[in-house]
Amino acid sequence: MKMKEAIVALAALAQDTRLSIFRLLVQVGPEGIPVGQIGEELQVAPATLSFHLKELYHAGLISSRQEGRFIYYTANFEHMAALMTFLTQNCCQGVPHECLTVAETQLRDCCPPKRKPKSTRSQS
Amino acid sequence: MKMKEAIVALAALAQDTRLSIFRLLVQVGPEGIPVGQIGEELQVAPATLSFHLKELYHAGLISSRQEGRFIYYTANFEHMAALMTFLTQNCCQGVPHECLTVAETQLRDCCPPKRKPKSTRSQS
DNA sequence: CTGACATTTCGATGATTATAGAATTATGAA
DNA sequence: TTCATAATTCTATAATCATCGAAATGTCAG
Repeated sequence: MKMKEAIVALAALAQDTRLSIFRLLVQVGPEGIPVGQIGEELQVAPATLSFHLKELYHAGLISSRQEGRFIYYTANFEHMAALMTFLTQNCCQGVPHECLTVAETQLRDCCPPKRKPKSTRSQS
Repeated sequence: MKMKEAIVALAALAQDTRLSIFRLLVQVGPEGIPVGQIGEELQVAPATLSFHLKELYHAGLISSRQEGRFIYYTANFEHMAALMTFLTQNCCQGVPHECLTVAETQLRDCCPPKRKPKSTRSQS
């Protein structure tokens, strides 16, 4: 990821409405939700919502797909991951003990790895 | 970390000059560097630089300490880590297979954990 | 095609932000 | 205290951004 790209992504997230949209989409997952539903959930006017969706889309943070009359928006997990990598990758040149290992540790709280070591379903 | 806090931090980073400053400080490490040196390195006028440092400081992303006539600025690694955690923590509710494990994986490239398992210096 | 609904674009307004010259504050040296 | 240097605050200007009503576009049903 290049500097410009990172700034566009960060700027897209650095806004109340857009961060809410993004987090909502992250929570919803890969299936996504239609625009109207986002607007209802977050109480945002259609025009305003469209403006912000375009911004997030342009930043590569979300994707869209048409389904009937509805347009479903989805969080772009890989781009988000790339952004976080960019923000950490040049860290601790020569001073490995400080660094962002802290971050790495904390990030483990995201998506706790299946707390069911006993019930192993071998099916899909 | 709260929503407002995250937005302030993201907005602080979503700017050419400030992202450059932050990355420079990240590279420099915990020791930090004085303002003048930052301005020289990045070719930014003193007033402009001060403006951006205040912004980053207010966002909790950097710290400062006085040393003689110089003020040293340092990246705030823990706050950065908290921000990244915030951006990922509500991810994949009910859909663990997509998620941001991708991010976690990539983040391992940051600060490779001491590739010298032989030469162990037990001194400071 | 016509009508109904989902979403986007247009346009105008108010608010916030980046920039840097000039003045000010703060620190150390003589 | 006086001078020189480091950094910040003040002030004004130009640029960008968020918001939303109204109009336009796109999609499906009949």
